[in-house]
Amino acid sequence: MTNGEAMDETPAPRPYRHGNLPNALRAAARAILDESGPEVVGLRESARRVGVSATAAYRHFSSKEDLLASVAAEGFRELTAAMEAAAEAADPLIGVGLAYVEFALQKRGLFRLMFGPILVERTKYPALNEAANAAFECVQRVAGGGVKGGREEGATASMAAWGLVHGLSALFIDDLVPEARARHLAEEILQAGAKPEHRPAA
Amino acid sequence: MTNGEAMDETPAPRPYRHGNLPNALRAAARAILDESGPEVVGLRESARRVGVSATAAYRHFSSKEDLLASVAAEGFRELTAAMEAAAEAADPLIGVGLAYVEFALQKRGLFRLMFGPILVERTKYPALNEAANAAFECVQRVAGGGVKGGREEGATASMAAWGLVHGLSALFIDDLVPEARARHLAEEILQAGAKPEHRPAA
DNA sequence: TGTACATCAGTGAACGCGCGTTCACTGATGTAC
DNA sequence: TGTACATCAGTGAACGCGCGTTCACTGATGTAC
Repeated sequence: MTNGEAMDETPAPRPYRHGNLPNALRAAARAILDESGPEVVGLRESARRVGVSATAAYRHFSSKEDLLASVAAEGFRELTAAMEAAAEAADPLIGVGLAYVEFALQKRGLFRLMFGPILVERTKYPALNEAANAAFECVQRVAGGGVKGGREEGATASMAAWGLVHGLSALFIDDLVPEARARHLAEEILQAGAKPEHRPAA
Repeated sequence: MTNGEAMDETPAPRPYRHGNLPNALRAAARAILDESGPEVVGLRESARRVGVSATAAYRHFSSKEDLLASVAAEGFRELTAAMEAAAEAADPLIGVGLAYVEFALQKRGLFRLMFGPILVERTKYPALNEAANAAFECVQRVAGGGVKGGREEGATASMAAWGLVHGLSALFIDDLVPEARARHLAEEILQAGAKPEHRPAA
C-alpha cells in the first residue's frame, strides 16, 4: 500500500493537463481488476473511469499490455515492500508468509494479474521483470535463510515454503475457503509448520 | 485422461449428424485452453475447430459459459480419477500430491479454467459443482487421513497439504520454474515433508 | 517583458475485428399408424 | 411395408457490442530570443 491506489475521481472539471494520468490510469485499472478480474480489465474502461478519452492513454502507455505490465510491476513492488516489512517480525517466516497471503486476499485481482497468464512474457517489460525478480528474490532469501544445509537444501526449502504460501493464497482467492476462515487457517498452518514437533502433513 | 481428448478432426465430410458434438466441442475447447489459455477460449472458435457452425453448439449448450462449465466438470472428474489411482501407491500422500502436480503440468489451461476466475459461480452448474466437490473431498480424505488428532487437526493438516501441492502447481504452471525442475522439486519437497526428520521450512 | 514557435497532452471520429447470441430456415432421422 | 408427420441437429445471415488502435486535430504549456 505504498501509493497509486487513490481513486482520483477528480470531481471538479479536470484542468487541461491531468497532472498524473499514468498513475490515475493504473489506479483505475486496479479498481477494475479487483471488481471484475483480469479478463475484464482494459484500456478503454480505465480511461473512461478517469474521465479521459481512450486515446489519451497512448500518450503514456504504448498499448494495453504496457499499461497492465506497469500495473503488475506496481503490484510486485508493493508485495516486496509488504514482505520486507514483515521480515522484521519476531518470526520472519510466519510474518512474511502471512503478509503474502494477506496481500493476495486484499488485492485479488492484482494478484491474479501478477501471476496469471495475461502477462506471460514478463521479459518484454523490463520494469515488470525487475520488480517481479526482486519479489521472488525476497521470498527465496527469507524462506531459504533459516535452513541449515547447502544452497541446494535452502533452495528446496524455500520453494516448499513459497509453494505453501502461494497455494493457500490461490485457494483463498478462488473462494474455496471463506475469507474469515482463510486467515485463521493460514496462521494455524504457518505456526504449526514453524514448530518442529508438528509438521504440515505433506 | 479418461476420454474426450481425441481431436476429432473428421477429415471425411462429416455426416449430417455429428455423432458426439458435445464431446467434440469440449475437446476443441480443451485444445484451445492448453494452447492459448482460458481468456481466449470461446464458443465460436471451438465450433470452428470441430468444423461446425457456431450456432450448432447451442443445440447442446445453452451458452458459452455452459460449455466451459462442462469442460471444467470433465477436468475435475479426471483430476479425481488421477488422485484416486495414485492413492493406491505405497505412500498415498506423496502419490496423490505428485498426481495433482502432474495433472496441472500436463493440462495447464484446463487447470486454470477449473480454478480460475472464469467460472466463479460454480453453483450455477450442478454437474460442475458435484465434480468439483468430489475432487475436493478426495483431497481432504487423502491429506487429512493419516494425521492423528481430532477432526480440527485433520482439516488443518489437509488444508496445508492441499495448499502446498496447489501452490507448487500454480507456480509451475505460471512458468516461474522450468518444467523439468518442477517435477524434481515436487518429488523432493513431498518426500522431505513425509519424513519427520526433515520438514518444509514453513 | 513580449513574442514566435516547438512540444506536449489531450480530443473525437473512425477502422476492423471477433465475439456471443438470435433468427428463420432446411434437411435428415425416428415414429405412429 | 409405406406413408405422414413430428422432432431433432444442423445451416447461414445478421444483430449489437466493446474492444484496441490509428488518425488528423486542437489547444495549452514551456522555451529561446
